[in-house]
Amino acid sequence: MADKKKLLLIDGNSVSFRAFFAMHNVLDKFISGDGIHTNALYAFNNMLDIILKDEKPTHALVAFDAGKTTFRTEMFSDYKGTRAKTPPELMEQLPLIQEMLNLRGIKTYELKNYEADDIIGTLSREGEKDGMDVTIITGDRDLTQLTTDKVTVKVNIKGVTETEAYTPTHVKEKLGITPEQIIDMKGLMGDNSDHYPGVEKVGEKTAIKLLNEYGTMEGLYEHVDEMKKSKLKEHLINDKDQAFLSKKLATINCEAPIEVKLADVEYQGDNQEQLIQFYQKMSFNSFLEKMDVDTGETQAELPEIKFAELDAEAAKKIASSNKTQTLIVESLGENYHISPIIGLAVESEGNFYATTDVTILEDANFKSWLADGKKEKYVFDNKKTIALLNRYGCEFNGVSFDMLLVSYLLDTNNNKTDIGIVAQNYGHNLPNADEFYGKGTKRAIPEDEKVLMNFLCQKAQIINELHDKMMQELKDNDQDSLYDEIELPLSIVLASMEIKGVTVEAAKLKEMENSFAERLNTIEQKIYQEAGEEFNINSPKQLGVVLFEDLKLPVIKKTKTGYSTAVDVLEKLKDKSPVVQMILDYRQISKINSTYAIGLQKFIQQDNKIHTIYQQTLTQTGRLSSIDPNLQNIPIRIDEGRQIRKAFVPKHPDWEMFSADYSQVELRVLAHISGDENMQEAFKEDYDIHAHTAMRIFGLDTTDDVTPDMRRKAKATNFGIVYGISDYGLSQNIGITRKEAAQFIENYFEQYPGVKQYMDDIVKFARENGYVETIMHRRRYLPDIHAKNFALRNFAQRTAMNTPIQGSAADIIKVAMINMQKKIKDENLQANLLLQVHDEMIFEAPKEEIPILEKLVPSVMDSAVKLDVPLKVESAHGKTWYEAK
DNA sequence: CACGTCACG
DNA sequence: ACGTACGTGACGTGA
Repeated sequence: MADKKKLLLIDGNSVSFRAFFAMHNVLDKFISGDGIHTNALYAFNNMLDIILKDEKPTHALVAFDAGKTTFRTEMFSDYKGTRAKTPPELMEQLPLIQEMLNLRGIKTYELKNYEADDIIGTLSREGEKDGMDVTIITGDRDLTQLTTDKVTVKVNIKGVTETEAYTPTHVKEKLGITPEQIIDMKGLMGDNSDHYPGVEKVGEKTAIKLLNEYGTMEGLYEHVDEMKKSKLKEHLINDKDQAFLSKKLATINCEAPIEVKLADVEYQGDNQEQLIQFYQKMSFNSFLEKMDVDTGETQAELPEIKFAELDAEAAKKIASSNKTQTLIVESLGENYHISPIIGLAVESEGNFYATTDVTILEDANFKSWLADGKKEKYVFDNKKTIALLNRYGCEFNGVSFDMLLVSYLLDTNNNKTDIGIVAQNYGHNLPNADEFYGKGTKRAIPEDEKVLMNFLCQKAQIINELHDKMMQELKDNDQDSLYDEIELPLSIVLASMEIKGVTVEAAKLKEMENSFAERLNTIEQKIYQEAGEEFNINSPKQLGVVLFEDLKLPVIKKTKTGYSTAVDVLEKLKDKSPVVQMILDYRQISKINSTYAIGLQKFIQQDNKIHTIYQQTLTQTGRLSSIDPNLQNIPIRIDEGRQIRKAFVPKHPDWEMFSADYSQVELRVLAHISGDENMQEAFKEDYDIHAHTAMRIFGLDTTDDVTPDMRRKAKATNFGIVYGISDYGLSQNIGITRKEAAQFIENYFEQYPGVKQYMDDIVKFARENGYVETIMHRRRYLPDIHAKNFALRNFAQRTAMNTPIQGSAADIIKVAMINMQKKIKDENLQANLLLQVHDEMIFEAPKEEIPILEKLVPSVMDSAVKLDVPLKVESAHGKTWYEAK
């Protein structure tokens, strides 16, 4: 089969479009020497590398649209009438994309009066006839109509590097119709983005149903008169002409008068020399480097840097320099609180020093340089560096540039804790940890320590190279104070919280584990008895069979893989069988036992403490996250789970736990940024906000008339508003009809017109700017705000509404944490800030300090940021975290 | 390694 | 007609 011919056809326009929006957030970072944007070019080429490797085509062609008018616009003048104009930043890249494709040995082609689809359709049929396997790459699902046993259509999903492969079987599975029926479906349902109508009120679902019954549109219309009288029938008859026209428009012409022959499109491979010149012109460093190392292992091919041993002599030089120096402290394990340092590197005044001998950390000169806050340093991941050095008895201060933090602030998606990956995102070709050390069982430190040392020096060099550019971008985005005053100082606070750790009594957890195990046993036996068989209750699959097949309970919801057995489903089945409540109980206890009672014990270290890791550069909103273990989701809502908090204690028996939380920060933030007068008034007057909302949306005169149920619904509505509300979501949440929910929302917006205005404005802002931001200028890019796909676009809109709220609340508590840490130091308190749970800080402190904290902490928290409404803080204390409520 | 489920704000 | 609340992490199951 070695001579099997393979034809690759790419829809140039739709893939370029996809490529452009996939990298829209870095639009301004990708500019060639002569000022032309290159983001789509870059993404297209990335995709091409992957495709060529996967497909190994013998023949290839990329088809483009020739212009606005085609045989379709002749048939229907408004074809693609509402399609947004191609952005000029993409327009200027299209000729470059064609040029690059030609340099990569791939022919491009366009034909007057025809679309790229028609060229692809025609060639794919010719290829098939010639016995070739054909693969089509496109961003447009319409092309799936071309699928046959020989022709696979791969549609880009999530940007351009991933595709979904459509074979006739996959089309059948996904849509329930054959590829040939797709044009009938399109005819019936029309196409919004190409702007041609189908039959009114007929969408994908209805169209597929009709086709399953009648086969084709022609078959359907032969029998339309026999249909029962219905709205659907009326619409079908009224829109018959439109439907047939739309079918024609949707049909790809597989007999276009193309002039290229299969023999003309043989894949030539790269034109090395000219391609290198082209990449240089575009400043595509990573592609250039890839070409050089194409033949061998990346590891061996890593360029060599000149470096000396980081020894006492080097340390002396480093310590005496007053220049900014770059430090790499390398560890390899999963968890930097446990894994050892395997090497260090320093760049100093243009010289590189590296070592794998950690005894350098005992050198007095080196130690004092590390600790000296006046000696300026660059690093990648300050928090991790502080924590690692701390375990070797070294203090670490003086960082001005943390490349990880900056890359995250510039784009929350560029948040990988691996310098290699971040460097790659900036177009530099540094291997990431998987590439350098190997993956899974193959992971190992290189035998030749020089190889490792060289790698660490490379890291230091990349940090230096990217510093100016990244800091300038931060300034351009008006994010320098977010970095200088919040994230960088916070990394030091978080390091100290992680290092201190929280004391957890293993014995207490063990005791709970035993009692839970006993109860689980009892419930388990009862369930088996009731069900009449033994099975694995923890397996949703087995449980589904027992509940819905053996016990024949009604199916409420299905998941992709089978019956849903989630809580909301089981709640509805409670009165149908006693086994349901038992399963709910079993689930609850089993969760608490495995995740917390048993799970947490594994993380208690020699010092009786748990040292979590706060991820500072992960979330898309600016919140922290906590891993290994997650200490931000310790149970509280149900008392059985809440008991777990009794194991969290202060480090000395006569100390106490102290906690303080913001009350309704997110709603207060919303009142502030929306400027809504009614909501602001409620907070200024310190009303019960949910009761106040209830009074307003139910049209009452006073909050005295608000019933608990009204308050509950108003509270849910307030939450919904913060999340970017939909009537369906709200109706599900509080168990009312969708109509009622819609009415609620309407009332809400009438009562809080400023909130309505904010929701509209922020979505508009996102559409115009491609991102939204918080009060401290934290950014989140939302490329999907332009998505064609309804669900994606709606999701982006809700995110646009929610992110400034959730993100500004995150900004506020971060400021409070930094200020609090400083106060503790200034006032010489022994209290330790240990945990943060999004709107709450948890401390341990000597009993005598509790009265001080009760005043100090709320005042620091409510004055962290000045808003148009007051911030409110509540605090509590007790012998364990359980009692500090 | 993906999925379903469920713990938190 | 579409398919839904926003943000997280960890566990057990089963391909």
